[in-house]
Amino acid sequence: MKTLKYSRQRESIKACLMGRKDHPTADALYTSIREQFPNISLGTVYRNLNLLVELGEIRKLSCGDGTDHFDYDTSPHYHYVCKKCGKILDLDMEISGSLEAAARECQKGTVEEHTVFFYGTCCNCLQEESH
Amino acid sequence: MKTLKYSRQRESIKACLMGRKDHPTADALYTSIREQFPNISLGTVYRNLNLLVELGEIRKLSCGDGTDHFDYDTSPHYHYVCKKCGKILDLDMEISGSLEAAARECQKGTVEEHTVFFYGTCCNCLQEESH
DNA sequence: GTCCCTGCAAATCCTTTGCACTCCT
DNA sequence: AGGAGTGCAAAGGATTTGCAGGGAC
Repeated sequence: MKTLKYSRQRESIKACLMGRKDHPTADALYTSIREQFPNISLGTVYRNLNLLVELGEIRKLSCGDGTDHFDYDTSPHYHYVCKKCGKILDLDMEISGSLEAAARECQKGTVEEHTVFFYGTCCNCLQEESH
Repeated sequence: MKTLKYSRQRESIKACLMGRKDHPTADALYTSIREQFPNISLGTVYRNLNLLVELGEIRKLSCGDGTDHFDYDTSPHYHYVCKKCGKILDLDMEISGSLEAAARECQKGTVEEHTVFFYGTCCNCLQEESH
């Protein structure tokens, strides 16, 4: 177990991620943080995000668009992904009991976590389409 | 709508994917297919896989390991991902009714599909660990 | 003959890494 | 001082793409 030292950059990354309702990619976060730390490097952003994921302070989301997104909310919840604009939204629906039950009974091995993504066209994009 | 022409390579890719119980990556498929078509190129494999996904004949799985996997089975089902060995297994559990219901009531936009991944350590890896 | 499909290689995109230097503790 | 953290740039891995030639119709 290695000792963790304070770093302004890491705090800024956490704060920045917490302040956002979307689920930014490392690069989006990098762009935001550059306003405060013009010299921060993308490598540092990646390193810290991965560190925070390991520590369990944030979650990494792989929704299938080829880039990883990050979520400050580590509580169990599902996600909605818009296929048009790529936005990821939190779903505030109940965690499915039957899915949890299935996880417990899974014959394939242990189940430590599970992810649920819904895919479709979000309300914003639907409106724009109707023009 | 562009016309589709027959291609031996595409048929071989489909056949190869159908014949496998695992959920191979493009590269794994490429390696397999090379036994039949020593000259096939990785680009062709990618192009055809993407084409088949667009046609709805196969599914692309992004489980978060950084590489895409492909599944010949397009019927709704969930997946189990082993964090140790990376294997993806089909779960033959029932589709959760409550999850389906939630999808229908989703306020964020349309829901065309959804994916569920369970993550843990598979039975094989658990056994090996106990040695 | 036309146009899709292929092999090849280069290009692109995202992410990780090596290194010298800086900043916590 | 010691070692974790940083910026930079190069490396790495996965996927896409441009192009000239080949094959289906």
